[in-house]
Amino acid sequence: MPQLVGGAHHALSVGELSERSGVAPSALHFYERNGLISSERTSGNQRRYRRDALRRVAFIRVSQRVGIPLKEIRAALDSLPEGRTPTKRDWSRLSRLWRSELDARIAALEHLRRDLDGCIGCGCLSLKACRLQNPEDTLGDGGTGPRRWEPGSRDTYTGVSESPDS
Amino acid sequence: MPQLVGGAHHALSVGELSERSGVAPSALHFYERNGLISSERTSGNQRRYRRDALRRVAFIRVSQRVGIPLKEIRAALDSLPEGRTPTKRDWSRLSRLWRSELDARIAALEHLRRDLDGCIGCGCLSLKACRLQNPEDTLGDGGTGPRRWEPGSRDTYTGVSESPDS
DNA sequence: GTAGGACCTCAACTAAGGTTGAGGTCAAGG
DNA sequence: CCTTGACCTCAACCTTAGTTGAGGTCCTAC
Repeated sequence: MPQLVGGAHHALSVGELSERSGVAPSALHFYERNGLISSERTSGNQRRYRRDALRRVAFIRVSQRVGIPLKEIRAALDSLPEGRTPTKRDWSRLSRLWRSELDARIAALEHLRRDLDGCIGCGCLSLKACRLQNPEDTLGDGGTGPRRWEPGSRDTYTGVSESPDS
Repeated sequence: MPQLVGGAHHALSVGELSERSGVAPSALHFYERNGLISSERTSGNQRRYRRDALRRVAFIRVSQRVGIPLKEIRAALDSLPEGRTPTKRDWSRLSRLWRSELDARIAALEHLRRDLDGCIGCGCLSLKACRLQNPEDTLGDGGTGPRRWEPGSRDTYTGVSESPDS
């Protein structure tokens, strides 16, 4: 293993960060290009990450599991105090940020489950009440691109379930 | 409104299907190209959808809300009996198909919420126990491409939380 | 002093789920 | 007849989240 001292406490190379975080080097480069993590460079132009990058990457992955897109994760990370290394308190705050997001997602899916159960009963697949009161309530899941309730868009859904057609 | 009779019971043009389903014509074309719906053509080469296409589209949108990718939705739709128009019973069966998928997603998010709560307490962001016992348990959410538990891949995650670094 | 692995950059590609636009057709109303 | 709106095809583009590969550098060990 060349250029790797394995000592206790110093900056991490991209390979080390990759191995310890379980995230591919290409993904780490990608995160860095997009401002989610940062590094200093050695004289030979190689990246060196401070050790708290590990926690940053962990936070990114956890956030992605919650379903947050990278742009929002970046915004959250940008709210960390600059200059000093973030404390556990800081990370706590950020984690708390996603709590409500997570709750909303769970609630949306449970809502959908209730509706689906109704549909399983009658086979109508109308979901009418739900759609009318709650258009596009999945909060950014399901597809890509700038969705998230474009105002003035088509979203009326008056079809299905009037005049049964099977 | 040219070429549209507005009568009670006949095939739907793409515009009608779009309006009644709340799905853009371009998306309907896309679904058709990908075998999720089908149509006959008029003498003038215009699409005419049978009325049960409405239910198909509704099923597609609901499935997407559950988080099922179009390929799997297509597979499910392909399991519908060919030749006859699907009955409510058929749709019931398909809806039931996603029940367990939905349950799994909800369970995964609730699991994550428990872990996150622990992290909020200590700020460690390790999620160690969770990761070790349950690697990649989001079931196809979070990112794109053929993920879903590639065997033999990097997924050990031994980093973070040994030697606390803040 | 040279082999090798780890690293660098940059461009191109992947995948899902569509959207947008150009250029052309169809059909009804004035 | 000719305009107008809905429709057609096909190719190109978009976003997110990365991966892959080519071509070149760094550095450590033999």
